[in-house]
Order: sequence, then C-alpha cells, then structure tokens
Amino acid sequence: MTGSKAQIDRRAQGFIQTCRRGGMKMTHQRMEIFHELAASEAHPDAETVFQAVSKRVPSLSRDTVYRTLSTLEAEGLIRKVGPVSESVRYDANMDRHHHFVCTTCGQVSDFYSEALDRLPLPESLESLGVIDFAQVQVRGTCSACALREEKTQTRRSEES
Amino acid sequence: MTGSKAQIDRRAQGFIQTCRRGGMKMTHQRMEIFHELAASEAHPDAETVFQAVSKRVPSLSRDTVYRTLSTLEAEGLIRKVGPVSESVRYDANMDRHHHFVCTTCGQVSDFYSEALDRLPLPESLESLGVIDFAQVQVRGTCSACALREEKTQTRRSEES
DNA sequence: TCATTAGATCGTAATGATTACGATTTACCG
DNA sequence: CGGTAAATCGTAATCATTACGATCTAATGA
Repeated sequence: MTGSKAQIDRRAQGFIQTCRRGGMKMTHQRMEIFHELAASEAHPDAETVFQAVSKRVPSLSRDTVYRTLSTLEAEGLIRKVGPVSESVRYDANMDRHHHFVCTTCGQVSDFYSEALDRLPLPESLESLGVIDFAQVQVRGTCSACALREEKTQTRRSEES
Repeated sequence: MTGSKAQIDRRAQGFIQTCRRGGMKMTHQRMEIFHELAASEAHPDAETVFQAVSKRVPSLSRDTVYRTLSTLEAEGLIRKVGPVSESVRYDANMDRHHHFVCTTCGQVSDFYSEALDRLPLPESLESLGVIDFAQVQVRGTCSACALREEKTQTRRSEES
C-alpha cells in the first residue's frame, strides 16, 4: 500500500526539498529511481528497480541504482526493509522474543516482553494470508555505537 | 539472550529428537553447528558460524554450514532473522506502518494499525541503546502461496 | 548565456555471500 | 559387518553488491 497519487506526489515534493537541503543534485536518474519506489506497491530490491527504471532510462547503470538507494536511505527518504546486516543471520532461540536492531553496526539483540507477545493484530491481516507469528522489531542505535558517535561529535566540535 | 546452560541443553535435546523424527542423520557437524548457534548471544551469520565451528572441526566446509542452516530452518529448529528475501528490499513509505512477510515467496506487504503504532515497549530496552522506532513484523504464508500449497497437497493425496 | 567545478553517472571489473556439483565419506538399518 | 541413502568436502559457479577510472552534467555565478 504505497498509496495514492496524492501521497506519491507528496513524497516526491519531500524528495526534491530534501535533495536541495542535503546539497544533493537533482538528477533525472534520482527522480526516476525515487518515483519508481514511491509508486511501487511491493518493496522492490535494487535489481527490480534497475529493471523497471532501465525501460525509461536505457543508459542507467546498476551502480547508480545501488548508490542512489544508499544515498536516499542516508537522507531518510526511504528505508530498508528488515535488518541492516549485509548477510543473513540465524537465531536458535525459538522462544517468543523480539529484536532490537542497531542500524549503525547491524547487531541484533533479543529482548522479552509478555505484553508484546500478545499483540492485537488487526483483522484486516487475514486478507493478506495465513499468519504464522508476529514479532516486534525495534530499530535504533546500540549503546556501543551511540558512545562511538558521541566521541566523534566531540572531536569534531573541538576541531572547529 | 540465547540463554542458560539448561536452555541450551533443552534445545539440543529438541534438536536430536527433531533430527530423528525428520529422518535426518545426526552428524557431528550438524551437532556442532546447532550448538554454536544455540550457545551464541548474537545472531551470527553463516560465515561467523563457519569460523567458530572450524576451530573444532577443521575439515568443515562452508557448503555444509549453509546447507545445514537451511535444513535446520526448514525443520523449524532455528529461524532466520528478518525478511526471508535473498536481496535487500527498500520502502519509500515512511508513514507508520507494519509488515506482513510471506515466508514462502518473500513478498512483503504493508499494513496499518493504530494500535500497533503505540506499542508498550519495555523499559529494559533502554539499556540496549537509543530507540529510533518500532515496527511489527508478521510472518506467515500469503494467500497466493497458500493456494499453491493447497493444490500441491491435493495432487499428492490424489496420487497416493 | 557560458565556463567552471563538484558531484553524478556509466560501464565494467572486483569483491563477498551463497549455491551447485562431483567425488568421497559416514550414519543408520538390517 | 556390509549396503545404501544421505551428508560432507573442496572447489567452481552464480548472484548481489561495491569499487573505480573515465566521462558527463546540475548548479552556480560572472
């Protein structure tokens, strides 16, 4: 449900403004890549975006798609779905639990909450398919990374 | 928090039993790989498991690790963390929403729920780091895949 | 408008994760 | 103790992603 024309337009506006603000150039490719994502119902991967946009911009390079997606994510215009990690992670803990994912280092920690184990899932979900289980994913910055960032901040302000 | 000795042992027991039940052979490598995962606090990726178990089983092959992890997941003994997809997916929908992930085809659908937007996150989370936002991830089988499986079932029972 | 230039793009090569495959080994069952 | 199907090993192949040098272009201002 990425939404209506109006929603897409609103996002496109935000896109242009954020590009300006971040000192990024507004290129044809960027606009097309963002639009493709904003108009898509699915949550496409880089290759899918590349295939789709290539039809309109035949000279498009894969590198541009990957780079642009990273840039947009860094600017907070789009989000990665699921953990940030480069490789697939596994978990032998089959007890009910939830995940805290550090968006900086990719580390995943388990946490427990009885309240979260009994989530009030909306009925509308049933139209999507058969539910197996639900899990809460909290994103943020882990203590270690937060500390590291703080140090960098301090160093920077000392330099200037 | 993968847990105490007792928990690990309990999981190891379940592991052996499930191997038997599923007609899988109980190999040294499998035991070691499962144990490594069950004893780990983190949520290691295949390479990390390979490195760790290699120290104890020097002849271990990467293929075995990848294959074993897939098998264990198929048997329901371990879980992948995050979406099932092979590649990273992106989402331009920055409005508050949640995800339904089909564990069969990897498709991700958005859904909305005000109740889920206001989750009672436990205070213990603060010790892990700074929270950015929380999102519910529901796993299951999408309607299309469920239908496909049903057909296969029917065909099988007709054959026998 | 046109020149300048930092930042973007292109095409392709390199890297890294994952999977496939043939040869060999091993757990399990009688 | 065999026999056999399944599992493993080592390596090669594939697929996703990133890096890099050459080229191009959006933004800026004379």
